[in-house]
Amino acid sequence: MKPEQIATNMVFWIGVVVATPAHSGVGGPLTYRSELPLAAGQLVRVSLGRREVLGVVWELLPDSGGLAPAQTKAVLGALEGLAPLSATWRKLVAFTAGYYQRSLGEVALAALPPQLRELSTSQLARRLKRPISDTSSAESLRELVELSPEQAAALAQLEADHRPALLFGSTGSGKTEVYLRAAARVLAEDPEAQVLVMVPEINLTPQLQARFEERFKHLGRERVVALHSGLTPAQRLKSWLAAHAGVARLVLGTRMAVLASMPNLRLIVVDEEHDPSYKQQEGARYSARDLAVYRARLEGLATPESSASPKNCSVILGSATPSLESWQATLVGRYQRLTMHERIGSTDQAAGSLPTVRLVDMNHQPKHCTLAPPLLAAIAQRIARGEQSLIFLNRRGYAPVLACHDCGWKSECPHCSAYRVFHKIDRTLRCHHCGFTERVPRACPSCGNVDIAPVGRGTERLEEHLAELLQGITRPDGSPLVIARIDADTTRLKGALESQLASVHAGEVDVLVGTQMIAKGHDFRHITLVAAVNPDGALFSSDFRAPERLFGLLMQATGRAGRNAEKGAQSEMWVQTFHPEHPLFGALKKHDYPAFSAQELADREAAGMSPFGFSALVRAEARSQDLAQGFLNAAAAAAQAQALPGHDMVTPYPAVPMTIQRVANVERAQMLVESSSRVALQRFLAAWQPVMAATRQQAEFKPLIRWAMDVDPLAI
DNA sequence: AGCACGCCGACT
DNA sequence: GTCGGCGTGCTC
Repeated sequence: MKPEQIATNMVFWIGVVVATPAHSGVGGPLTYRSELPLAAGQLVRVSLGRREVLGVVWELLPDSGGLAPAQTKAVLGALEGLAPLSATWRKLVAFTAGYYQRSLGEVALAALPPQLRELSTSQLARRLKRPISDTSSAESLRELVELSPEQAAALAQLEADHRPALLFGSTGSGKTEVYLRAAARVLAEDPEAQVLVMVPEINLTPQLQARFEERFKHLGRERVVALHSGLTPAQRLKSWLAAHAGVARLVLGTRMAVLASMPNLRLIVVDEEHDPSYKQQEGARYSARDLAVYRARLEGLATPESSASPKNCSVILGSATPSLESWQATLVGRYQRLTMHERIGSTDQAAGSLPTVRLVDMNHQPKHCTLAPPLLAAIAQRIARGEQSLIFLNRRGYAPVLACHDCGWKSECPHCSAYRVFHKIDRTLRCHHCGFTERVPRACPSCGNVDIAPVGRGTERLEEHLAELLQGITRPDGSPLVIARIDADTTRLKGALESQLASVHAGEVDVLVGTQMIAKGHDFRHITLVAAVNPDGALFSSDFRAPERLFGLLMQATGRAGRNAEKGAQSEMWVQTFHPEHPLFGALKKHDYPAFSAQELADREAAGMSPFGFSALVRAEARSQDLAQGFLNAAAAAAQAQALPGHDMVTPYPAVPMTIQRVANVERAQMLVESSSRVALQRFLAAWQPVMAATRQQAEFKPLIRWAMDVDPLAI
């Protein structure tokens, strides 16, 4: 037989993953026929039920696996011209799906740009044809800013030690320059090498992108690309293709970028690694930071595809207030720690020092005052000096609740177990959970009393209140003061945040009121006073990570103040609290993260919580709370009865209502599952998944709306 | 998740 | 008498 005859007679069996969720019963690859040989990692169009979908060739099979010919379908076509996704990428996807209890296809397809699913082969060919002109030039030898001794030491250490690195440096200590130099070194050593830099929020990418583009412009145009959800579908596809083809040398992105195809990845940077937005909060709930560490290790291992000796891939996690997980890893030597204390850009010590932290004991202030008189005086003083102040309040709207003093009516949301927030600006009551919005009633809907009043304060009311309190205060030139507010409500329109920040930078604003969204990344040169108005909630929260987040937020906020070298010494961070003796504030006063973390870690260890213990949450939603809880409890009972693998080392707790029990008329319950062993928990969850699916099939649980697992949840 | 098929109310 | 509501069930 001639070779082509063999080929036409051959049938190849391949396993293809498609975007079906874990609970659909189709968790793994589906078997398809192909007349042509296909390689693992290739993208293919296949027919699934009555539609045509994109799939990834996952494995080549020796036979149909017992399926009758009528039960199988032929692959409709491969996306030509696109290199197969690497074995390393497939391993990363498989790990993610397994660890976070999702289907392979769900994770694999979600990692691809959405436009790829719609593109026909010819359209794709057109996109791929566009050649990238090589516009690279020799790196200019202009001398870069000189590194501080700490920066130089950190870089030397990174070269000598290949363990994951935690770059521990306060705001202004020059972490970004270390990222830039580390990236430059990797890119210069290997002309193919690629670097992935992750940031927590899209807001932060433009500034950082500009900096990276400027530094790496000698590599040529389009070598630095962004990858995040703010891009148009076409831009996202373009960036992804550039990364996949190895054309993009540096990818800057948000958490989704950790699953981007990068065939020559040699360095991953995770900036602000403690940031909660690295944890995906829907679908596959993965931690992009944890996956970054896993991926770096994976990239350094040999794969069957590349016979060449594997190349190392480093990972740098950067933060001024690291997650306790990463900090603990440095204590036990799993990660190396690179410390940078100094603030850059200061010549004398006083100017470079961190702001003074002032705690205001609210027990000794006038009752019900929002801003303590000494704080108010300090703000007024700044205005008179022509300096800016920044006031934090983590609650948007005018007042968190509207109440009737006569009958006790409160502005509850009819669909959720939460109060609707009073927004004075458009006189509405808005539910921040389901979005239900109504005009504010003239009188109490319950008793008709017209005396209904706001209770508590949000940013809107604080802004109004400040305007009253600071009335008559003028700037040095005699002009009236300007108060501005930045929160999710004032930045809803595209570009609004940028323009508002610009007016702050231009010095047009004297007092800036805002939620935590202004604490992140923005470098305000002229702010010399930062105040946290009401941070106490986090001290006694049921959420065990709340103190860590508060400390991080306050440290970050202190970093906002006094970055101007001349004003550094006079900068102040004010914290209003009813608990000035709390150790968290003691550590904050000394800007002492290690002290804070030592104490917090001791608490966590005693309680067997992360990073000393491991947990997962199973959440269920139903029309009734009883059904949601009943389902979880029944599934746990079934697991116990069947003695699932790992059950003897795993503790499931009884199902409880979620903190916000009802959202949009759906009752929500959750069950915590704990173990001192990550492996035992993993084995248990994997075995439990089908048991949960079977429990769901029981008649009494048919009305259940949905259920899902969250492995390594951020909050319990 | 899609997208079927499948049985009960208000319309040309 | 049909169009269409979304309840359950399958996808190689």
